[in-house]
Amino acid sequence: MAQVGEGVDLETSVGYLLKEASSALRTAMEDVLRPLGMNVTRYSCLELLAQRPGLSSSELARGAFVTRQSMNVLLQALEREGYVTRAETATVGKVLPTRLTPRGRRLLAKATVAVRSVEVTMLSGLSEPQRSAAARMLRSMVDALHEGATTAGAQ
Amino acid sequence: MAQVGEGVDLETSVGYLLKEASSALRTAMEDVLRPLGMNVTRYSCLELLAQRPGLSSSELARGAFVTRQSMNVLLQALEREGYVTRAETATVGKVLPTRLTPRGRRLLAKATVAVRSVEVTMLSGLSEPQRSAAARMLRSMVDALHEGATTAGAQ
DNA sequence: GAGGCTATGTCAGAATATTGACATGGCACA
DNA sequence: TGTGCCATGTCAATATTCTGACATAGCCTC
Repeated sequence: MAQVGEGVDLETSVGYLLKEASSALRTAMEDVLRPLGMNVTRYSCLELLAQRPGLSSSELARGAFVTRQSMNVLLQALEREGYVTRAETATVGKVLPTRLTPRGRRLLAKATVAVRSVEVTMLSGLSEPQRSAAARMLRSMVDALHEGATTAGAQ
Repeated sequence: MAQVGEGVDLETSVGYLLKEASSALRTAMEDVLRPLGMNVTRYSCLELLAQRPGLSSSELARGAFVTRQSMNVLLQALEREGYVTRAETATVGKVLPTRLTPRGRRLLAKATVAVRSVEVTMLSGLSEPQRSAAARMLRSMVDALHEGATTAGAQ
């Protein structure tokens, strides 16, 4: 059983380090995106749309790790500001495909430069094999957590 | 320079994977903590207090990666519910040291069991050397980001 | 001792995200 | 056909966190 008053050693816990790294990355990204009038969620949304045009609001939400309700208000703002366009009528189901406007692509180009510099900084202490290893391990953690959630939910 | 319309490959980007892993970990932790009336930030606060009794609100905020204002509201709630106690008067400066109550320790013990199971699940696909390597790489990323922020801010 | 600097605690307002709920459109299946 | 099920878009209410601002306490330097 758990030892009361002992707990987890936060200094060496992979979970704590993961949270710390994610927090540091988010802060660094917010800092470079703020001058562009952007934040991390907005950038993620634009980046997703650049790679996969026509994504729905729900799909964008999953890709940016927010709820579809949050993504909806974000998309409304981006559309109001002229960075994206949404189809008025659904082609299939209730899905309203979204696309970048030229203006959105220009904004994304600037943001990408800023964000890429942050990632370069973050990885500056790691060799190429280490970066690949880090990516594999993170993928393993994600998959294990998803696996654990589904099996626990199916009990 | 950045290629407009190309951007970052999200599938293999360490930054994106880091965000994905952190999001999955957070969700999994919230799921196991909710039945206990807890969330991740509350758990982090209690865990920090268990390891280092007498921490101030600002120090707890830094350890839990939130602002000191957010930690303040959280501490008020935890104190109201009898999980922590804060000194009424500052012993040094304006610092009001905080400590766990026996009730807080009991709650933390339950939460620690739940959280530990999540971390075990997350690391289930990695060997012990891989876990150590993951911890080292995450630490390297955190340090590099902090280093980059200070040098960029001091320009 | 005076002044500058930093850190802490706190208040107020705004931004952001979440949960809960509902109607609707496709899909599988009997 | 029609029934159950799931996903999507959307509205409303709530919760959480952040930014900005202020006063105060300690520290350092002169």
